Amino acid sequence: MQVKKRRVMSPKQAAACCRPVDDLLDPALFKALCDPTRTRLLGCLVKCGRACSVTEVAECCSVDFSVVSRHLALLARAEILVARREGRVVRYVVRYARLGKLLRELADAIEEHAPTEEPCCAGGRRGSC
Amino acid sequence: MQVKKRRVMSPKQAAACCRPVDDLLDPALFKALCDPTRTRLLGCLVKCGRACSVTEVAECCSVDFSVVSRHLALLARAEILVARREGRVVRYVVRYARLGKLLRELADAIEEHAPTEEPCCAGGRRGSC
DNA sequence: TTTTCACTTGCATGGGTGTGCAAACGTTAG
DNA sequence: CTAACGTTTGCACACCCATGCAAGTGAAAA
Repeated sequence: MQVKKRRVMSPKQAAACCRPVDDLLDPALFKALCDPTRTRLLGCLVKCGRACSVTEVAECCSVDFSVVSRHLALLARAEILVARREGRVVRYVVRYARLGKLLRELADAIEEHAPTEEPCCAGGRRGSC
Repeated sequence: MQVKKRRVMSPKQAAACCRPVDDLLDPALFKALCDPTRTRLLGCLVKCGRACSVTEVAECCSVDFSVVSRHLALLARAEILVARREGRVVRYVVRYARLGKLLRELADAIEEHAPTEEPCCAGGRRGSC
């Protein structure tokens, strides 16, 4: 059985390689998800499974309309939601595929670097471990 | 072929059900990941694949030692890293399995709610859509 | 056109937090 | 013991941002 090669390196060396992890570990995405009000609104939208107006979503939370509007706009800017105008109503929908893909790819990328041996320093040279 | 039943509901109704999504959509986790410096440090640790001292990790970034120390402690508190003392050196390791599991479960939970038909309102009653 | 409705934006406020410096802490070496 | 090392913590500063209110925008109804 072919075992994947894995270089043992310092954090500084690691910083300069393996782009995929860095690209997926995007602080901008997490910044959009780090606020409790925002995750609550997003949770409602996710579970709702359809396009919802700002007014509808605002019923989930005890904050001001304007706050909900701002949060939804921010989530849309982060490409987590999409906004669609229908007359004077704006409906937001979750980008299920995109969000799922991003999170899954990140999970994969992280686990890909997990050490195979339990003791993380097995077989390493003194200098690098 | 058996198709999974999916309720069509308002965001407010959605807020009161489907716990798994809410539990996984935890703002505390994302709060730990929303800072650029922190994601950079985490990225280095992830790619490094072994336990690293604070000093080592600090070489990845142009910020002060104390800042790195604080960031790593915060990531450990968020259960993204684990700290281990070795003499006067403190080494941090990524909790690969936990992090991967969390992200993958979240991805699953989100995609589970994605509407199956492309138009999200197909077949819905007027009041709920 | 005027009014109403759904939403967005400007403004001010308060709280949280990332940062650097310096001091303190705990551990090991001399 | 003292000294050196690696790390943490206290403090001060600056900046960002979530919030609420009020005013503004744009579209549909009257």
